Amino acid sequence: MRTQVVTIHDVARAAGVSPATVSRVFNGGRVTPERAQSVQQAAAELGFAPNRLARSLRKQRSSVIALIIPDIENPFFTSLARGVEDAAQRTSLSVVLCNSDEDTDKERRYLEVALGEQMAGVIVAAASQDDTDLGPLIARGVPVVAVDRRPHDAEVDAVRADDQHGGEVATRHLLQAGYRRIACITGPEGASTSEERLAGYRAALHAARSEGIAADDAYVRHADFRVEGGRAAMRELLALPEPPDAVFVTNNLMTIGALDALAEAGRTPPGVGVLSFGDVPWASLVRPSLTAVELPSYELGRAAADLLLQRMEGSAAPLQTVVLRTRLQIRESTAGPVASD
Amino acid sequence: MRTQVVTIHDVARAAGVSPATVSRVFNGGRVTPERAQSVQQAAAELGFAPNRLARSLRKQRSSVIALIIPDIENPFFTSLARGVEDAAQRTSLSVVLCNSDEDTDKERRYLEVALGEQMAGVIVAAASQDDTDLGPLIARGVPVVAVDRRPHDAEVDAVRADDQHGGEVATRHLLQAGYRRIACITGPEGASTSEERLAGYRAALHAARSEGIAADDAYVRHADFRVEGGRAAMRELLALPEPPDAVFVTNNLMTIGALDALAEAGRTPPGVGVLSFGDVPWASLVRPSLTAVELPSYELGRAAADLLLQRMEGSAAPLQTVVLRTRLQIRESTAGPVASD
DNA sequence: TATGGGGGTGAAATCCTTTTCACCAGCAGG
DNA sequence: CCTGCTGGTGAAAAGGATTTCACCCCCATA
Repeated sequence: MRTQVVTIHDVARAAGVSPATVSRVFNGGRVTPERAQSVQQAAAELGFAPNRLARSLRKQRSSVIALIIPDIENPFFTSLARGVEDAAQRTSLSVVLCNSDEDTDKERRYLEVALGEQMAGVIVAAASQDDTDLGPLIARGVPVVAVDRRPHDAEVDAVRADDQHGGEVATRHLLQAGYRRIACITGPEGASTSEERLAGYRAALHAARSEGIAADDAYVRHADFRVEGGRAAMRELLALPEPPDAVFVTNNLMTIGALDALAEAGRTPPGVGVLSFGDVPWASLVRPSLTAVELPSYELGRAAADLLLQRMEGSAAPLQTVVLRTRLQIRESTAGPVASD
Repeated sequence: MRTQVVTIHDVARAAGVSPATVSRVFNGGRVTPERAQSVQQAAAELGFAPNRLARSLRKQRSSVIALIIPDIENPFFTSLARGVEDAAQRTSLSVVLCNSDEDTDKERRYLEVALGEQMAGVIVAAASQDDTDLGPLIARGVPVVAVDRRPHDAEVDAVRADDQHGGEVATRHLLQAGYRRIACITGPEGASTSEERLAGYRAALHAARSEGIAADDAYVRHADFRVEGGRAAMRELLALPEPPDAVFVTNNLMTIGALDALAEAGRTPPGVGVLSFGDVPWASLVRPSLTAVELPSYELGRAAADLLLQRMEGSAAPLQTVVLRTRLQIRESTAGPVASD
């Protein structure tokens, strides 16, 4: 059986010291300069690379953190991932990405890996509010930060956007633009973002009921946060006897699907108003340009990582939830029904 | 100091057997059924989760594989990642993603992590042809597969697309469509995909030199495979005394930048022909629709993972390179200069 | 000249699991 | 009745690092 090419013992022997001293050289213990020197040299000559497993096993903590996201093909999450990476960059930590694919089973497996590999920390955008069990990690004392999505019985720090408020502002904007039959395509039940953006929509419609706006859920559809789901939901809405004249779509990918379905039916914004929660990727290419609730994806990742790092450094501050502001960016797709109807 | 919540010893004690037996229960050794039963039960009651570090340390091999990609924000690579995951899915392996950000330093760090964590295998889309050093991994006997990009002194299995051929077909198509001053925006020098797609372009132009097509590199620009780089390169080309009438862009993101720059200059395809190597994400929203060399991103990941799994099972077949076919998908953006000039 | 203290060092314990090895019991065949 | 297997088991080693602990040396202070 093949074994570790060169271990700390080999270095120790080559440098004429004990393994303990070699370890101290690499971990900032007190060693006389000339000894340190010769250890460094021996290590370099032998091409010594420390066995991180052994190190982590002993230290009860590895030096990688896990970022678990539900959809790696969604630019929102990849941008968030960049934020996490950039924050971790300044430390010696490595970030590994795990794609749960909105699947609680896969997610559970990754959480087990994170636990079993003694990862130093975990940032998770939960696939589900209820089925995501962070208990074992927390029990083990592993720092955990929830990002974007909030697990239900959250005994963890969290970083998220003001989803409900954003949904409300978005819907209000559609009303002000003159749309009257406003639909909402939202994500799966059980995802907090899904629910809260929808709650914002409902609140705005409810507030406008005196103007004869219906606030029942006839125009609400739950889909899957993906392109296909958005397309299917939009088709359904267009097939109604009295189709909506605007749609608030609660994520970027579903907006793409919805736009497809609209094009297919020969309708285009702003004749039918379209408003996306979260910028559509490479929005510059989309004509007409899209009104969207801008989601600070990168900053969410960044903030989550900062919080995690604080905890890893031992901060015992009470649990906190950081809420980042969204901003409505008004463009052509919600110019109002009269403009082109 | 906090220690592992429950170890194999605790389970052993609870079940009245030795640790060795517990291990055998979980690893398919021979154990009498009733003993196995009581071990299972004890483990469940105590909430035993094996320490994967200790296991990997002893086995000299962990059960995760690393996928190192140069740009997590490029949908091509995320789709490739999905392919890898789906293939790994059927085994007990977990995939962790590492984003090297086209930065050989970051990449080196991740390669060190893969080595130090004794990962079971590595799939890498190299940030550079020359500076990516897979030597240590190979020396350690870790299976490695290069995907998409080919490291230069490749002592590894590889899976890639027929880049040169695709580039040639693409350029020929532009010529046939009637374009005469065809530019090429390609990626960084040192990336094999960059070079080979460019080589295809050159070959096609060279073959057409009898028709008075210039085959010097006056219209060639190297950029960074990102949106910004594509935009800048296109601006430069448009500022030439005699700007090109078509452009072959060697990746999807740079195409987006190029389209932006064109729009900014008031030009649109197919007046200026635009052909992308690799589908632009959510191409359905782009008007006019884009001619592209379709790159089987998902299948590349899938094939790479399959190859890696074979090696991990001990296949001693000679090194192989799998080349997947690309396909030119003709759409509106290369309809020809006369059509709208 | 003693005493105390601090810095540097190595032996050995530790982290948790897998795996080797020795052993035992039970059974089949000579 | 003895030999030879085979299947099941536990003790102990192995895997490679970190860290505790005891120790030694040297210098400063009483």
